[in-house]
Amino acid sequence: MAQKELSTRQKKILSFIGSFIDEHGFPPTIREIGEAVNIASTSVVNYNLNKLVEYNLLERAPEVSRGLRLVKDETELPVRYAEQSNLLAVPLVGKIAASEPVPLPGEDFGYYYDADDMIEVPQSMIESTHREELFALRVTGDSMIDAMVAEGDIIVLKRQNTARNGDMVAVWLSEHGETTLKNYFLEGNRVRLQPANPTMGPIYVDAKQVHVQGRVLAVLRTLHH
Amino acid sequence: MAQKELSTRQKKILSFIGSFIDEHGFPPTIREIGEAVNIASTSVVNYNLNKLVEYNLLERAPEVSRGLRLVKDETELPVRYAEQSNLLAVPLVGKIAASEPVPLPGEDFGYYYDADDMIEVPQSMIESTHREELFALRVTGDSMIDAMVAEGDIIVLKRQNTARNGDMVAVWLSEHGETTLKNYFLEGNRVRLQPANPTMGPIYVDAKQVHVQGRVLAVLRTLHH
DNA sequence: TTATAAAGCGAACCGATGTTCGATGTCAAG
DNA sequence: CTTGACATCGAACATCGGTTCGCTTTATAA
Repeated sequence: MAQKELSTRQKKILSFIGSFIDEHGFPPTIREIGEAVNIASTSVVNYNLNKLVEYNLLERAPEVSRGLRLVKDETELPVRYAEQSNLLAVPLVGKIAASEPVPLPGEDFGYYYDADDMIEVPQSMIESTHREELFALRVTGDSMIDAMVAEGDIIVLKRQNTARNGDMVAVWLSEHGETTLKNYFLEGNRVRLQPANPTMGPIYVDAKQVHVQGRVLAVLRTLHH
Repeated sequence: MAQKELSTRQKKILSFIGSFIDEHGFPPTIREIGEAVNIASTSVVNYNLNKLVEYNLLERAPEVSRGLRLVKDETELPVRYAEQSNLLAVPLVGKIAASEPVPLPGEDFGYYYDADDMIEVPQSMIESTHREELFALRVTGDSMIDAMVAEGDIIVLKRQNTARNGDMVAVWLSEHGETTLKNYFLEGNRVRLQPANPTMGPIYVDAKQVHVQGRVLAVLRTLHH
């Protein structure tokens, strides 16, 4: 059906229509095309436009001025498409520090936040999760070093109160009055909290005082001059 | 300037133009508008179109059929815009390990890569840099722990051979035959390489054997079940 | 009520624009 | 050379479609 033998003129016409629409917001007339592509007669433009319609590269509305429309090529721009696609806007609800409880998103969770308080995360980084359950925290202080998390890092969490073994979670240790980021392992009635840094040892805490605040999905660190 | 007193007709006109363009790919004529909005005279349509131009909601190309264009409203959708906007696709060109040199992007740098080898980064994370100079590496091994970088992390770099003091850079130490991530400080004719982890001390290396491969812009870590 | 401005109407004008058709040129097959 | 498909040209045609202008209607204030 769609032949590959486009003449130079037809290619020119096609690209001219595209850029004309970009520039003006509406398609060109037959005469405007002719002038741009150096075709003397309107009938020749008309002739070639009909060819392009045959090749399925163009649609025409008969008897209508500027009645042109480029057929969108589904097969084009596979990468570009990916580039433009999904960013998640995750609310940055506060800071996380060893000495304080984890701030959690308020009632208006999932609704509107100031743009300033949102951080953008590529959806590809977050395995499919409902965006409503996501929030982010900025790390303050160096106390999370054992979790391989530095001051200024942003961690993206999913709000949840339970954890599976091996999950990295933000927990509040009620007895210590302390927040920490660790890998979670339930062992009998106590919990082993294992730092991400393999050179450091775990701590063991009574399961009753481990309050999971959320599971860590990602850590983002940006460095500036 | 832009008044808020749009008449019912003007609102109808505006929305009709929008949906007409959506449907046809080109703007309607004055008469088509009149028919759709129930205006008897073309002059009235013309009159209202000019009003809309005054209010800065529309642009017209004089003497041109279908010479209409909706003014894009910058103030709308502040958040949505952010959600949809710019993702950078950065080529993931290889792995970084302490024991090997840094792989650098090949000749076709900036051109085409497989989607599989690209990672997506929100433009907002990368202070404005030319995308052509960016590349990414996956960290293997635990040897970068002193840089607060864990196995599996992805680091985004800007290709450059020099560094400013304080920059976190990927360097190749020719004498040691070793790659490392450190903060760079030139002190006389030697370089102090300071680990990101504040509990660890610096190393000092002859400036001549410090080969900067790139500056670290971001570190991304995703955790999975 | 009257004056004034804004909004609407209808018709005429004329350039803009898609369509049609006969004539010409080109090129490869027969 | 002849033939026929293909591309081009030029011109004529009939609408399409933006513009203009005089007039009427509606709304608001004096």
